[in-house]
Amino acid sequence: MTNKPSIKQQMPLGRHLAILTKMYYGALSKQLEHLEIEKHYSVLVLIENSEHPCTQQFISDTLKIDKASMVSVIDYLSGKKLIKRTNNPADRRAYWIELTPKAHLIMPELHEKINELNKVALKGLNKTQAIEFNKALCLISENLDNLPSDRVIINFKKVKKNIK
Amino acid sequence: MTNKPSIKQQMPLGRHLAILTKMYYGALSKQLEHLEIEKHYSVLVLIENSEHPCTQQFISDTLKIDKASMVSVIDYLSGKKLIKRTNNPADRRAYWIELTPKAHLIMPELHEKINELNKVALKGLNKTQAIEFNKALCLISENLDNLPSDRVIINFKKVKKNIK
DNA sequence: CTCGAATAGTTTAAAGTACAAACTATTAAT
DNA sequence: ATTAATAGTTTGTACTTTAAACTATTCGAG
Repeated sequence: MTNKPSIKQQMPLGRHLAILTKMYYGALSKQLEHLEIEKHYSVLVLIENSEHPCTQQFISDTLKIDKASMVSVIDYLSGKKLIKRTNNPADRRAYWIELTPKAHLIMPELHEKINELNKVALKGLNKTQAIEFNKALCLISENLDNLPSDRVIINFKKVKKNIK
Repeated sequence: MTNKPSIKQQMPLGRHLAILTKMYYGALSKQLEHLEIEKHYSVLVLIENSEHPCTQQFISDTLKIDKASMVSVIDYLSGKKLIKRTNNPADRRAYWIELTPKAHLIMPELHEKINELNKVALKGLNKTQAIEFNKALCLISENLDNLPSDRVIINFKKVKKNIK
């Protein structure tokens, strides 16, 4: 057999983030199975927390989901009757995205499930450490925000195998 | 106009991780533009750091890339002459994946670029905080590792738009 | 006022990505 | 010796992201 991991300390930051993201969403989708809202819970949470009506553009900017994809997400959540588009009388190009009564009904359960998962995920960190961790996430987020960046393109297929 | 973000403090953990991952890889792919190894740098780093020869299975397990995708990754990096498969005489089902001399040549540059980016990303955290942050990532990773999880399925398309 | 630029949102097409399932070859286990 | 398990591969399907072109509307400089 090969050696067993525990190389986590040396795991490159980018890959570490990718793995955590994947594991977190995997666990969450299990938790939220019956709600079938998968990773789009963050859209609902954003709308709920926002003091002002949200446009798709705003959600797009905040959650860093590009606006073409945003259309699909909004369509999906609309189809599940969790949000609705209402016209913004002041700007007929834009919609206001609002939670439906049905969404308001399930939000408490949603929060509960998320809190449960976070409790498991952050087990071993005390309150202070958890806050510090969150602050670090915010800080890194800001640091990276203004950096020039490209779309990540892999394109395995262009180079075919040649060594076996 | 809509309100401007800065809701980061309230950003749900999962989405926060997803955003960071995306931003980090975006920035990194810019840094590593000319190397064209995109996000697969972590495979090279893993092989370099590993004391024992790596099999695809081991890389797969460690980096949480499923083994079908692993084949593409290995093919790609092979095609770029950065790694090669060598036969494991003790088990003819398995390969040992090794860095080529070409890869050893570029590794210093790769580390340099990654360190540069990490320095930018972690700006504002002192050494202790950076270490604490990394520990937290490892801890969360372990906490989530043994959790039941599902594949994240979104499937926008099944529910078509009905409210506009 | 008005014409050109910018913006909100949509659609399409192309490419990237993940994963289950079936497959080969080989090794382990009873 | 047969059966189960493992390393790796292939294929097909479905999910996801993005660029680019598009409509409708609003903004803004002259």
